[in-house]
Amino acid sequence: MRKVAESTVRRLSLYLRFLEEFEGQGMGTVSSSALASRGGTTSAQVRKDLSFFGSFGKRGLGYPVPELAERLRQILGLKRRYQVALIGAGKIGSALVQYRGFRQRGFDIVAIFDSDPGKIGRQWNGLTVLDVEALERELGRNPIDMAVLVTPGEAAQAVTDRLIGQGVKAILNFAPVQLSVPDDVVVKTVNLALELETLSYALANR
Amino acid sequence: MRKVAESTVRRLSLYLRFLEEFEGQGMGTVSSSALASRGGTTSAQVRKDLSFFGSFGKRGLGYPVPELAERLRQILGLKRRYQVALIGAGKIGSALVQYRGFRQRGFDIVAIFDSDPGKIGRQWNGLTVLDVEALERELGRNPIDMAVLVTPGEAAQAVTDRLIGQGVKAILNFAPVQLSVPDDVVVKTVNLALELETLSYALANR
DNA sequence: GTTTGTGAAACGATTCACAGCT
DNA sequence: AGCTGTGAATCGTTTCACAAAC
Repeated sequence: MRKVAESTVRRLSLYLRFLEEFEGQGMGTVSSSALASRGGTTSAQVRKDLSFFGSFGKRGLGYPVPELAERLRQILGLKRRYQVALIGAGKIGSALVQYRGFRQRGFDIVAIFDSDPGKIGRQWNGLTVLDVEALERELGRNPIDMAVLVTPGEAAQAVTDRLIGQGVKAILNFAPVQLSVPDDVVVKTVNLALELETLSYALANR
Repeated sequence: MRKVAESTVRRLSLYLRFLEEFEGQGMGTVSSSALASRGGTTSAQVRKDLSFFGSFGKRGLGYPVPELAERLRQILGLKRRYQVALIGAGKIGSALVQYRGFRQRGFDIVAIFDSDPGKIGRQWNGLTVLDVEALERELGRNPIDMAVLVTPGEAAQAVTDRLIGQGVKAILNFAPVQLSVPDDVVVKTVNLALELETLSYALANR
């Protein structure tokens, strides 16, 4: 089962979203082509994606909606909740703390850190902004599963090293830098300016 | 030159970032391997990426830093500024308006729309939040180049259709839905919950 | 001697197409 | 008859390796 492409994992997340919708509508089974047309892909792709993890469907019938949803939640590691620390109490950070999608999907922001004395001690969505100096102490006491990094680029690698020192194995990085981490740590970088540039490229090259 | 992979375009953006850094340090030339190590890729990849657009380097020497940066800005369509409308004055929207990275890279948010009467009329970073009802009137008067969509999922497709009706050809979509658009419109969807799920998948499957 | 530019080879992901189950 | 599961074929991207330029 090892070595599934990231693109496959992303599609599984989408399928799960659609399955939950279908579940709400009381649908009992769904075919790969129904799932595909909802998700902008092909039925063969859907079947191939699922086949990496087993065979969940019935030939002639399709896939049982609730069972497949449950199986996908399990595969995606969504059968539990995750404790998430937010590092950086700036604009994007503030949007993320309040963003419903995270909590809905099982990701709870349980700590917020910043280095700005003007922010430390403030209440944010029921949480006190902590001094990033106290990162080790706090995480030592209340370990977390993931970190969301929203610091300026200059600070990102140093904070990352400290997070890794505290055993953090997954980082969602919004700082516009490429973090270097050991093999057993997974980083997903989201670079908003870069997304816009793929759009400007497309506009300029038509 | 047509048909360059999106992954290539994304790397070009990164190279540009590094080149501007090198430029600031007064470096005159840079080798593909220097660029590669800075960007987490290989020198062959760098050379291949650049070769889609011409040959900019000198064998035995490397690439001239300012010229290559300039050429990349041109390729990526960054020699001009873009007028961007923000649709949705919620949490993420508010973070984006204030986000420096956009303006720095040539993307100016020039209009903000929302449908919530509580938000319409408010001042946001020097801009008045406009009623999304007036989208056509406003964009007819002051056309835009791109839209950033930060509406709830349910509203996203309808707004998209109206944007396209006003000639918008590029959309950065933060709504957690898959938008359907004509071929000549380019959409980039950023789904934050989905990014977290690729992390939980990685944590669950080790 | 160094480093580019690029065909050719290797690798990886998607699509095809069909046998096999319900 | 309908739809899955999956090898085989196709397509696209990355890596290799080396001749050509400096």
